[in-house]
Amino acid sequence: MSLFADILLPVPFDSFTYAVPESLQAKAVRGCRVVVPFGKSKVYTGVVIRTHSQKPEGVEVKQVTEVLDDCPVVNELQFKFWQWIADYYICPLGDVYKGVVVKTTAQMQFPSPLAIQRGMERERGNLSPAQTQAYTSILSSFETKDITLLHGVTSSGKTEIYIHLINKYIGEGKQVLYLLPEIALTTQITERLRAVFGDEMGVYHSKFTEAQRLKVYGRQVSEQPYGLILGVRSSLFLPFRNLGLVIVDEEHETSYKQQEPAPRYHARNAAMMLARMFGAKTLLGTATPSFETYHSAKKGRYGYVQLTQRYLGMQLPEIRVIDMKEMRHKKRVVGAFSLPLIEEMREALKRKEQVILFQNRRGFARFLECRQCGWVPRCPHCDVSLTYHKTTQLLTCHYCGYVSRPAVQCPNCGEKHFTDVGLGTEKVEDQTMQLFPDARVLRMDLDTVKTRLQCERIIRDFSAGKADILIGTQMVTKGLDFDNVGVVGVLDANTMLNQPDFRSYERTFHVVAQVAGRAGRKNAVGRVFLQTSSADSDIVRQIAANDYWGMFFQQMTERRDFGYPPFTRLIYVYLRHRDAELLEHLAQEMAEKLRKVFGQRVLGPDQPPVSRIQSMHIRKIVLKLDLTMATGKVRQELVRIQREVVASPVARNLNVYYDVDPQ
DNA sequence: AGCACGCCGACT
DNA sequence: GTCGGCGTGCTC
Repeated sequence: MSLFADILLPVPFDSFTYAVPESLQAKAVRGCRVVVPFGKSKVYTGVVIRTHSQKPEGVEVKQVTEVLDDCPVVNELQFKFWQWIADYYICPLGDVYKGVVVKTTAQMQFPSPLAIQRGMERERGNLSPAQTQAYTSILSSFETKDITLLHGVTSSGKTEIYIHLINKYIGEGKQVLYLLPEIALTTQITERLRAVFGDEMGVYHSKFTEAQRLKVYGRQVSEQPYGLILGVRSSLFLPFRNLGLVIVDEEHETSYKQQEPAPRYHARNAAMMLARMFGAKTLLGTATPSFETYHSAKKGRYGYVQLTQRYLGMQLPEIRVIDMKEMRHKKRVVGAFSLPLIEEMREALKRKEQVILFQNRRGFARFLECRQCGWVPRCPHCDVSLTYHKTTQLLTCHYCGYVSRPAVQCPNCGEKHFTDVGLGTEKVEDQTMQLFPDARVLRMDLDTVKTRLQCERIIRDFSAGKADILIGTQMVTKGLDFDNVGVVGVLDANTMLNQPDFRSYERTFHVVAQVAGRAGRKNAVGRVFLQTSSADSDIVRQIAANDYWGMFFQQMTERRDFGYPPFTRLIYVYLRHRDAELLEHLAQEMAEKLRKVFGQRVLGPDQPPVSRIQSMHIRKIVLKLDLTMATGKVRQELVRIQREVVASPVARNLNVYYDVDPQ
């Protein structure tokens, strides 16, 4: 009898049907990996979704080459979870599969039971009274709520509480997934957890080699899976047998949302769904909750546990606002630095304390500008100006990677001099070295930290006191524990506050709170300097006073008035095409069709801030949906309308994709 | 998304 | 005369 198998492949489609040769029919079972030919010359590893006897019509059916596994390596709950991601985030199942480990053709390595040491004596990493109380509150909250928010100030010792919880769940024979937003974080926490959980813990992130990831996957499907997985967002796709608890640390971090490529999923929200499928509990931990989470906690949908005391008597840093308008007026500014900040840095360095400077833009200058006619070098493929990097003496496009040498002469007027506009970490580094020629300076941004090892090295060197000043982007804010930082400088809060995005105030609050948390030493108060030209605005006052509640209340009023999350659900519809005019026409047509169904909940089409990337023009349609609308119905309508638009011959090269719950 | 095929410019 | 630029179309 002829047998066919629907195979999931790492390409943006749902599945492809292959014929299964007689010799493989017994092995080709749902959940097993297979090797198949694809296209003219490619060979892929796919996963059997189902087997059947219906021959697909109108296409030539190819044959499965090989079945790699004797028993399934993808379990039913994984299939269910992957499908949920594809449905909710509106993308083909193949896009979800792309993020999963098993696509390699390598044989899975199952660990020998002898190599696994079980039930090692775990130390008891003792809780303070405040921590004990939080721990018991979390447990009692879990009795009635599936999701609980642990709201604890920086250095309140959340990790110890996590360790106790993990211990409890593992002791009951359950698995735990501990999610972290960034690779940078893993080093310090990995060491800490490794000391407690040893071989029972598997570490997983996307920068690992295929072989390392396959090893973790192999043990997860073996008879003795890990009790604890510590990983970044893609670890959600690992197989679990009896997941009991998911911890999402730093739940407010926007990097939990995958931006590019599809699936554009939010790991925190997806984690809650995964936990629900297992009947497991979710603990969301943060010092500054996301509005979505805090809102749900206040409404009683999530449990809420607070930790207000800092660990080991560490005091919260004091944030001082520096009015840059006034400073400039009084000529008390040198480059990016106000005189008070320079003075404090000097004092701190004299006391042998360290300094962190935060500027959320890499490169030297945002762009170069002809001094005479104002001409600015722009990317030929994207709708952006090129960023100047002084180290490499190159102009680069941060969207497509285009690189060019700065022109000696302005092509417009022939002038030979250019002004560098805007402040990047390289310029900060330059000016710091001029102001403090004796200080040892480290810079940490995407340009100096390309690999995990470079990242670990900078953190290690700074921790060990091998440098006095650390300059960096977002990267320096991520939960790193340094114990000798006397001063933190936020050089320009306005770049962040002025982002054209409804979340920019919330996000700035998170980032400043996070970087401020790096300041502080045992028995001494760290000082944070916030340079801004909107010193008298409410948001700056709230940030400086660490007034989360005030910020939340005020911003939530605006979100409600203007119909933004968490009062609505957003879906961005992106359309891309090489031809700008045709794109505009198609985007209008799509918006019209959407309006027929969703009325004035449809906004646009508009040009996004960067309206052309890699020679592709982009239009964006915004859907602001009521929370009561069924997401499944909405998705069906969107897919139907997309099919209608794409069906027309003029639209054949149109690319449509969605960003559900955009960050 | 890849990857091959195909049709027009600067090289030996 | 060809090498190679990237626009276009297909993938069971």
